Amino acid sequence: MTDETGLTAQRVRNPWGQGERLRTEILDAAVRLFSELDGEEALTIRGVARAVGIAPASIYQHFADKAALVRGVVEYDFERLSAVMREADESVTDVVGRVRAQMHAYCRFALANPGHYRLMLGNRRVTGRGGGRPQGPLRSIVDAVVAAFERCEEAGETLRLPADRAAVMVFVGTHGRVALYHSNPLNDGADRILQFVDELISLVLD
Amino acid sequence: MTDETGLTAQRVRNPWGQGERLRTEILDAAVRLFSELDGEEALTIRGVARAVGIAPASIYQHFADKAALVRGVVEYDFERLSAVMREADESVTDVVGRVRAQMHAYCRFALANPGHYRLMLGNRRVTGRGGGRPQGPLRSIVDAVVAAFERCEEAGETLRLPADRAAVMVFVGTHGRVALYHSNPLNDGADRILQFVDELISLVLD
DNA sequence: TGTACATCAGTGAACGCGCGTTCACTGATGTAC
DNA sequence: TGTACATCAGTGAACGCGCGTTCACTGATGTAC
Repeated sequence: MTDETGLTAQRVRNPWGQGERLRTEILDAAVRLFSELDGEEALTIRGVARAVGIAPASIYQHFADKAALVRGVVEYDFERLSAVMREADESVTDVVGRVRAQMHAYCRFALANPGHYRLMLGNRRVTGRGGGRPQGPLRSIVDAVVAAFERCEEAGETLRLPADRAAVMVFVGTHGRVALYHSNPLNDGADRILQFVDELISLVLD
Repeated sequence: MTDETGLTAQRVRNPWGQGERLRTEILDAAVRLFSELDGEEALTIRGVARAVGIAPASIYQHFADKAALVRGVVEYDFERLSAVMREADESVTDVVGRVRAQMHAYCRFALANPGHYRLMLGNRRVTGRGGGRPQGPLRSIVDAVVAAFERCEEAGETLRLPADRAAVMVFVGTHGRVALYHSNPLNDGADRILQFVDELISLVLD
């Protein structure tokens, strides 16, 4: 960035055969934009093009239309979220602690990426392909929580609900808490939210 | 509607001194529009004007700008929601049944008015005036649930959490459930949601 | 009873804006002969 | 080694659209004298 003269920096075009790189640059920019101005439809083709430093038309070589771009961002996000939850899960051995770790990771992600979180769980319909089959990427996240609760049962913990219902309960409650925080972050903080989640988890145990 | 010729019906202008009536007409149309096409920013000045049958400019005699219109809709909605919850509460005598009745009314409203629900609890910040004081209209709704739980305690029911925490837990969980339904109404129905709420309520009791 | 004027409800036409998308193009790099 | 051509990454300019908002206006109904 030595030629940063206050004017827009010139982008160097990718070498021959490396055109696919731009796809990643576009996705990264879209992700970054979403983190900054978290508004739902703040994501625009033109805005992303501006952020990358390319012409709006260039985006259409990599994404069929705006919807495809958004789908790309959502996919990317669900992978990130799954990853942090998996890592959190694996970093603890205590069987109840792992449930907590998973959900704490979930909250941290949601709080750090409000725009993305809204995009992932907000208005969009995440319908899975085919008739009434399971569902989208949400499903696999909930499944991870179910698995964590099943491990609790196997370890001798008694649940006040079947493991799958307990997982849904905790997941849904956490989502509610986070969503309310996003829409109304008054007298609220990350710690209060984690506290809520712990309270919720201990409600299904015992 | 005898002159419905397939063309736009002519609106009769309000009589002298009755200009305020249009304000209500505008609000009603905005509310109706929100119920039909529930998308977040589906509400447009021009769309409302079209629905009422007036010129877009006419709206500015009653609402300073688009934000004021939206604020008007939100206020109206919170009054409707409070009303149905109050009615539900008063229609039952059993002290736990009243909690359930309130929350069921809440769910019914949310399911019947997805667009409105999202507007009320969605992206908007519902910040109250003044520093860190209570908060907006959400507060008084939660307070009603708190009161219902306090009546439970007074009647001898034992709660697993203090009444206010129990109310928050139930409210937040219900919100989460409804929000997820709105974003992903797969293999889901009103009855499943009410079932979830009952499960949640019985989790804080006992 | 008539008339000049004020007040009211509501409008038509225009403004500037940013959007998603299309299309024919440019210029650099590779390949065939 | 030269040259004609294909392939690639990316662009500039334009399209039509619907939006929020403004401003000077119209025409009906009331009021003062």
